[in-house]
Amino acid sequence: MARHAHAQEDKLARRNVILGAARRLFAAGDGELPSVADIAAEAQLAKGTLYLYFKTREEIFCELSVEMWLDLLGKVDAAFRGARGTRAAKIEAHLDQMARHLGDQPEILRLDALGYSLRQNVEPARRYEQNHRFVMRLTEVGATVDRVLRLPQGRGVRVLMRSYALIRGLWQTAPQQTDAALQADPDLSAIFPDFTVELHESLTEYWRGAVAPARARANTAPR
Amino acid sequence: MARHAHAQEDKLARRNVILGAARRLFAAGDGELPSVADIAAEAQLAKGTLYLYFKTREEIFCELSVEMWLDLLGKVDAAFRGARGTRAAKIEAHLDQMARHLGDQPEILRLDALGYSLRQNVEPARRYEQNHRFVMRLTEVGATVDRVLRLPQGRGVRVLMRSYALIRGLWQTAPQQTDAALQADPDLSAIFPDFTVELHESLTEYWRGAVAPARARANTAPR
Amino acid sequence: MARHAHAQEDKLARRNVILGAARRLFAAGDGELPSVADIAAEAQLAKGTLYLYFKTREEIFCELSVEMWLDLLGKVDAAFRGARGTRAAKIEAHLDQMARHLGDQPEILRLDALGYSLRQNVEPARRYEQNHRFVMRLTEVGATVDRVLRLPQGRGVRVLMRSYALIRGLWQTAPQQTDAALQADPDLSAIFPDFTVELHESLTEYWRGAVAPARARANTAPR
Amino acid sequence: MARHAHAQEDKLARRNVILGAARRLFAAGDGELPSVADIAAEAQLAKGTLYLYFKTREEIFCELSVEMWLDLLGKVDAAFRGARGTRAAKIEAHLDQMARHLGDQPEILRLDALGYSLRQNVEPARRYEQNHRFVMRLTEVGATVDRVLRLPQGRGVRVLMRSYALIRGLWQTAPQQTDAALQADPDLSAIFPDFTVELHESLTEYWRGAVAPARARANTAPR
DNA sequence: TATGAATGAGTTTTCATTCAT
DNA sequence: AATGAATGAAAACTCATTCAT
Repeated sequence: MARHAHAQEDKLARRNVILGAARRLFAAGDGELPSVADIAAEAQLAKGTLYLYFKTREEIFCELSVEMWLDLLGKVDAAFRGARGTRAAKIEAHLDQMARHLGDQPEILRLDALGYSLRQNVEPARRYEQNHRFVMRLTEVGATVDRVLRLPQGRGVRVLMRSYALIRGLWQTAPQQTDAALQADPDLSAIFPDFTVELHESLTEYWRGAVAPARARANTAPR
Repeated sequence: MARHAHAQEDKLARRNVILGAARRLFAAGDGELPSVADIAAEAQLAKGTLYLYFKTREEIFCELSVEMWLDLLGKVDAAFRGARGTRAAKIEAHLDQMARHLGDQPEILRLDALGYSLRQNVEPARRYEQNHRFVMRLTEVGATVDRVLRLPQGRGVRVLMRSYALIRGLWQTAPQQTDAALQADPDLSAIFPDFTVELHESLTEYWRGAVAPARARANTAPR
Repeated sequence: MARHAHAQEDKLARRNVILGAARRLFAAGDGELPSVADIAAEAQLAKGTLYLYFKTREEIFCELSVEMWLDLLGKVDAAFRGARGTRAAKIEAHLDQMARHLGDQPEILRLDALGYSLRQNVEPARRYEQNHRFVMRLTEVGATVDRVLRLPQGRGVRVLMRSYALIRGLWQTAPQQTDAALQADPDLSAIFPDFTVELHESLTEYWRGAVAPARARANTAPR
Repeated sequence: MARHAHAQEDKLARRNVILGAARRLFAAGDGELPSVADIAAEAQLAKGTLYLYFKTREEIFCELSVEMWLDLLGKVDAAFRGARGTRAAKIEAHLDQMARHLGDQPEILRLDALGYSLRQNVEPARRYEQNHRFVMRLTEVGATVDRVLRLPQGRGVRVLMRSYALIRGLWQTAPQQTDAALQADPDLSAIFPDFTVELHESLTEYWRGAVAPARARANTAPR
């Protein structure tokens, strides 16, 4: 890349360099947002340069969060499109896909868990824009779900959103790796053995309740 | 209350004065943890005094959080014990009870949403103790659920925990009051109209999937 | 103006564009030096371009300050040249002229009041050059004063310089517009009612002491 | 002094420790305000402690400035009270006293010259209070002047204020020690040879114009 | 026990200036 | 000559916590 990014395309590339650096540091870190100084060093840019591309440190991470969720949505969309078999099988396939993705990139949820403090210090207009992008994509994927599972129009997007709420909540309920004491508590382990397992079971239960098995419908819509 | 709390009972009272002050300030505030100076002023105590009762500021709020969740659990327990009618009716009754409680005291979820940053700076032993208290009570209420709904033993506590994860996640997914722009977004409103409505629907779906209607069983258990 | 100022004349014009922009912004501002970015925008030039014409931001404003003082000196010179009547009447006429000029363009004194911080960050040679230009012109006007008021040679320039010192000091002593509280203080108002009034009275007193009325002299120097 | 200043008296002492440290550093420095860290070190206190006594760094120096001017006013008051001889002799005596004081403590004027930037970042109420203290004292000393010089009531305070304005302005007009180039300019030296000399001459001229020699009055006061 | 004075670590952000284009 | 992207120094202030009284 040129030393000075004058072209629009170079600017985008530089922006991504920053996001990549932020992501690597966060993934490697202890759950706090990396300092701007660290991000700049990792990106091999001056601190001031970061502020040409993002208004605040938090804006970087909000953007990162959105992009990671969009990635996940992409996987979900693909999973549904490629799914075969019964309705339950399709759901199952997508859950597998999603669980794998989250297992590979747990920073999505770790970042997500910063929640409130992450959104602080991002100007409302930007927050709106980011949220809107997510909602739009979610709506698209919801339409895919509707089509693939033959759900009433608009059902998929609601179910997806609630699924993500559940995922988010489960992650925060799970004893974190940094909590040796909690993880060792047998009373807790008894009811929350492992995040991935819990994720799968919870989502299965939720989808079961949200989307009745197709054959039930078949029964009521004979001929 | 005496100027110096020597008796065990006075100490407890003073501790509650602090928790009450912290709660009032948080409920009235903008989502940030109130400062120690503010809590001390509200409690009409000196800053140093707070540290005789709590090791860190966060410890105050973690304790507050646990107590608020325990309150909620108490309500849930009572709701199930007092519920009559079909299994679905009992679940419904408990959901109503819970939604009302959360509507009255939204600070439970607002505080909960601070999540990670809240748990920072509380010594592990204390965190463990607080979590354990919650898990123990959750297990008790889970047993009530098992009994009232005639579920297999140990089922109730899992369902409850997942319900709470869903609640937690939904709250964080909901556009916050402080986000005028988000609340005004029609694309978002279309899929997330209102927290209370969303809460009710989501939990209904989840419980439907997690706990098959009793009559289905009734069918298989003929008399 | 051409896009690229190659001709000496174009360069000078562009330099003046910059000074004009700086002046407008300062006059409209709150007393701080406008940022380079703002000046560039106001001048419709790129930031870097400013640095082709001035070494530092402060250099712009020092230059501006000198030019504004030179303007004032021009007015003073003209006032003396055009003055008629007694010595006192001539002095009075020049004071009126000056007070009017300062009333119209208070930014001279507002800028002047930045004083020390303004001179920081201007290289000594440049500072010298600017100051020298002022001193030379002051000497010229002093000569006019000598001639018009029939003062001993070299007297006028001293009196003028001291007058300017007094003006400068009075401005800084006056409660500024931004100081609502000070302006409302009756104890202060009693002794410093209004800058223009104060300016006029103070200078009158000073000139009276510095330049004895001509008739007194006339008396002692009979023909 | 005790480690913790609980008593009112100790607090005042600590406040003075801070002011003293600030003054020493400023007097020794190059004209910039010393950093808070430096002041704290000089005062052998922690940075935070300074903020228990002053709201901002600038507040420290504004306070210092006022106190130094009050000191000067005290000297002036004493000079007039102790002056003997003709009116002119009394004025002369006070000018000597003042010039000596300013020569000993040039930091009064160096600090004063920061002017605008000094007042920035001090809350209006505080600025008002400081200014008011100065005005009140000035009024007192003005009364002394009235009495000693037998001036019409209220004349002294005006003359004093204008004198200070002149002093202030002269200092800023004088080539500073840090300006080697300016000091070496023969054209400037010709008209501004030395601050102390200039100060004395200018003030003499001003007082001559502001306060007519007593014998003039004697003439009009019949025998 | 209660108090409140003292502590000091910790970090984003701005913006004048430089320099590659 | 003009541009505007890149640079990086610089420092006041807060506030949770401690500790002398």
